[in-house]
Amino acid sequence: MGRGKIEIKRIENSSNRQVTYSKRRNGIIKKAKEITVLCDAKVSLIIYASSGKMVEYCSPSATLTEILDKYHGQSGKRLWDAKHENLSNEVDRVKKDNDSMQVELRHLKGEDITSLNHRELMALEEALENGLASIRDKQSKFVEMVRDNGKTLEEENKRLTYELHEQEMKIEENARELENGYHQRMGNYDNQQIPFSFRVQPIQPNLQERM
Amino acid sequence: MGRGKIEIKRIENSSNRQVTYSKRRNGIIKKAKEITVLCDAKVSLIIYASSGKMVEYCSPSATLTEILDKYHGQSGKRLWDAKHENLSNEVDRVKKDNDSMQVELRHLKGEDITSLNHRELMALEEALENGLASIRDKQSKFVEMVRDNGKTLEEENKRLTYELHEQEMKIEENARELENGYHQRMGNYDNQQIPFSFRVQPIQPNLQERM
DNA sequence: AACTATTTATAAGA
DNA sequence: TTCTTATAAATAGTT
Repeated sequence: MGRGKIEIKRIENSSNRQVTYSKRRNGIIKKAKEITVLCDAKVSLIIYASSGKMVEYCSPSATLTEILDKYHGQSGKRLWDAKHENLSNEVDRVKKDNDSMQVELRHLKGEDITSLNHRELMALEEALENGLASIRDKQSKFVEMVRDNGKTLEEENKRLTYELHEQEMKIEENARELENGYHQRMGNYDNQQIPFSFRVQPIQPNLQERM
Repeated sequence: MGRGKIEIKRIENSSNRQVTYSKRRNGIIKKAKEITVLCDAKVSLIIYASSGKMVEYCSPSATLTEILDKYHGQSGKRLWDAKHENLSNEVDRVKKDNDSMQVELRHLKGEDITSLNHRELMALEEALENGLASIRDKQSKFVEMVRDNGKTLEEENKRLTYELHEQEMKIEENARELENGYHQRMGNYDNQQIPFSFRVQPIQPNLQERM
């Protein structure tokens, strides 16, 4: 529902994904509240963004603990007692995932590839080429950006140099006037004692910042 | 959203309430599934009808227990005993590893690189280049191997052809002898009835095998 | 359970 | 993030 129909599969563009996430998260929470009120239902809803940030909704008529107690009783799944088992299964599962990702990472880095056959190597090579292409694309955009930034800095520099020059002229003029006016009373007043704060410092935008 | 607008307050007619409940319950579960897929989110959703009947949805990527562990960690609300804490910490730790590997994998595949700075991109690029170099090295070794194998097979083939020829000569000779010896007793004995097992089959090493 | 007229959610664009 | 708006999707009331 929106300007176009979308397929239900992972949104690859990460900022779109983030925007869609927050819209839909709000939508679901709204619906949960509505069904609670309209139909006397009890709802427990916990949502995690992939970033790990969590939001929770729980019907005002019930605490989460209460809902989970009911869950425990009705589902027959022993959420608390068998928790150790569940958790260690979970650990195993996640570790397995971990291992396979580690293998994949190694392969992509060209390590441990002795056991791969030709077809697998071809697939790997293609994946690497795609990755490289996409990184290089990004890199060239970055370089362009830095170049543009350089131009801006150059212009700023010219402007500042000019201003600096102007200021120095004024200072010299002031100094001359002072010398003329106070020479007899004050003795020799040196140019270098003119307050330093008259000088202009060019501002350097922070180039290290992420783009 | 329907034939008429409704106020969000308890539906007094109980059969309407029941119908609306089941429609909306399905709607919410559908939405939960969608956000899971579209946005990489994790969702735990438990809904009770006022009748007490429960339905549950939990992202395939996560068990309810796991989500509750996280909930436990982030909300600070104590849902269960401290003795489980170690395990749930471990799950969190391993999942963290998992997530960072997933990120690394995506980066290597050129996905989600918008947030990377120049230095990080350079490092990525280098890693990809190294990987590619090492894969290509392996590939060329493979090609060499196949070529060598081809040569070996060629030689083997020559040898076998020669042997085959020798065998055929012997068989013919035998046949001639038999014909001469038994012609009168046995009638016409045809060459094609010579036992087939005398033929030699060249052996083909399995080329598909991993190397 | 289907059907639809409407309302609601939301994708894309600013 | 927030607003807008065209369009997709959900659903209230009806059959």
